[in-house]
Amino acid sequence: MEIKALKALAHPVRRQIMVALRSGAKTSGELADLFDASWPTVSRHLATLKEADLITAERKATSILYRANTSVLEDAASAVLALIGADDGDDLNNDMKEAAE
Amino acid sequence: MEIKALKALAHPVRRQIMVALRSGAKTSGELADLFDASWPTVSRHLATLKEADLITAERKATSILYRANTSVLEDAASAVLALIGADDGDDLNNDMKEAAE
DNA sequence: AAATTAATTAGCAGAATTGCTAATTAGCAG
DNA sequence: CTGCTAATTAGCAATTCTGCTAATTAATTT
Repeated sequence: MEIKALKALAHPVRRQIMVALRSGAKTSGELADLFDASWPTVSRHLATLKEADLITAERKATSILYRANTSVLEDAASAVLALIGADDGDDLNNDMKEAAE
Repeated sequence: MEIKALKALAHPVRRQIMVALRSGAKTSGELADLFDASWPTVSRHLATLKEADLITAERKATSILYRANTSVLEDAASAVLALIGADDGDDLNNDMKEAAE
């Protein structure tokens, strides 16, 4: 669930892509222009973000429009907050093997 | 900054360590017992978390007590929240949004 | 000082991540 | 169909991550 999201957000470029998408949907090319990395590299980061469901892709003619999926972003933030103990409304993965007290 | 924290939280075992520390400080050995991984492996995860400042270590005689650093955890959650713009859910006002307008 | 307990560091192999260039798919225009 | 633009996928090398066992440090105890 949010496992993939947090892992995806661990990379600075991918976070910056999310920042770039705050102002609205953008094409792969527009996003690639924002970074020093090559287009294929950005494309792969987009694939990782999409795999984590942090963004959605919509084909518009020859272009592909990407937009941020804010609900998954909120879930990820909740997951981090849940590590503190103050639950934001979502339950965290509590599948650690029981032992101790 | 929060770069290290998010990266550190990307690993499931490290998140579970943080969960385990919600209920209070624990020694390295107590934490190692909670997981299938070997003690050295858990110890290395602890080092990663400490490097990210997500936990603190305090020597108590022969043991070392680890506790969660909630403020850094909060910062990490804020960093994720800050990735959300006024795209869709516009009720949350994040703090690093540019104000001059 | 030697032994014991608690924990880390060292070293290594296997897996995953990153980022590049080159090749390929997808859609549209002529 | 051919060519053109947008974007992804395929490979490949370099780097980082993970997790193990063995060795080492640290503090206590006898």
